[in-house]
Amino acid sequence: MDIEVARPKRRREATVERLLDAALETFAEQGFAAASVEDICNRGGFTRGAFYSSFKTKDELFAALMTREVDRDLARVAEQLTGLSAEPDPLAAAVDRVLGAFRCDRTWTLVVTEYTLHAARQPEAAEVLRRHEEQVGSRLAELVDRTAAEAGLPLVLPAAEVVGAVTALLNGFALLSLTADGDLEPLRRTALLSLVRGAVAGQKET
Amino acid sequence: MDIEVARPKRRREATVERLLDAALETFAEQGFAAASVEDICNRGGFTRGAFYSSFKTKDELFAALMTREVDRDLARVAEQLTGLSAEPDPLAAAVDRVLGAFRCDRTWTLVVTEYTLHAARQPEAAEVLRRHEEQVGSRLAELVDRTAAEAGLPLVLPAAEVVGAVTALLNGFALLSLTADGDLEPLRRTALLSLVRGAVAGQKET
DNA sequence: TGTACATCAGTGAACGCGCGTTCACTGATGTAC
DNA sequence: TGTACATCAGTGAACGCGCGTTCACTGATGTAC
Repeated sequence: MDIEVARPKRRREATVERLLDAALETFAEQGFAAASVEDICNRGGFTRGAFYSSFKTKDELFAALMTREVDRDLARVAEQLTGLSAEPDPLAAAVDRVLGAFRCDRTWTLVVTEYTLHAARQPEAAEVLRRHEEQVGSRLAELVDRTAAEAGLPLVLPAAEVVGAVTALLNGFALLSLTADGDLEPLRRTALLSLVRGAVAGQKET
Repeated sequence: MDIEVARPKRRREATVERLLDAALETFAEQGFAAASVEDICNRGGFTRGAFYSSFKTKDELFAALMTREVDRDLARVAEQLTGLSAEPDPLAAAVDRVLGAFRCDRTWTLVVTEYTLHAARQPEAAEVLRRHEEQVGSRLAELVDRTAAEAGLPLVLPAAEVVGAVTALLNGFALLSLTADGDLEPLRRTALLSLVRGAVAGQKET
């Protein structure tokens, strides 16, 4: 009774995975609106019919793709941020850890940005983004609190606000890197350090 | 000899302006790829033929739109940043000035972000963005230098790097605001202040 | 093990709409005399 | 001022392609006995 359901289910799941993989690449290359269902299916090795037996619309596929990616990303971030060994410069170490955990490869930046635009116009699509920001944010907030405690530096801002600023900064760099010609990596690190230093060491705002 | 050319030229120019106005709104509402030439023309009060007597393709229209907007923006920024009165807190004053000069209304954020994605895939389209960043950036760099001098605070980073970081931060907030539900304005100011304080007051990076 | 039957994931042809693009035209605006 | 003519910005019908979506089907995978 388990078997006759489980096998076909497995197969469908594998098909969905391949379609999502193909969609990620295709959306990155061409953009969501410009990518045709056929392009996606070809890349995944299917015909269009396969698509419509798993998804009702292209929008639904996009939502499913983001849900999958965002969940994976959260798992990865959580893993990268757990454990905090004693460091000579805990602040810089925390910054590097955040930089390492923040997903900002080109493919992802293109797709998540496009989805953000999509979500700006379709409010129900924004939910998955907000949930992701919240969850990643709370992991980062923990790190901020622990680091501040370890470094013996008092935060002049709530950790959640530091995290919001850090997220904005890193998203901004990701966007910039799409069209910049030089290497932004050194500046990115410097900027993040400056921001964090300003947040732990600054005076109360005027 | 001037007149028989000038009059029709004027009219064409006015048509182009109306089409660009219409395109800005239409792209913001629907996105570039999803916006049809007919949508744009309807909004501008034209038929589709009018479009094709001024532009060869939708891509060309997008480039023309960005060129116009970016030039306007530069003029506005330049105006807002000139003159620096002596302030009790020059740092905070400079931050507020930058916040006031930085265009980040919803329409603009949607369109410029979409164009960034477009430019990420079509390198020749990125030129107008880079030129804009350069020009606005050099205005901001002047402000940073003047402010640091007036405040008597030594910069630990080159002004150009501070500007790069500031730009990334503000772009990040603009993007975030597309899908955020709360008001990001207070955090935006706090974050920018922190970043700038970290850049003038921090130690050399480790 | 072997045969008949059931399921259903994925196929691929077909449909039709909407869009980008073209182009012969029209009528408003101006010139020439 | 009035008439004949020229220009050309913008019109709107027409074309045809590509795409999203549908659906009758097939054949691989499994069950029943």
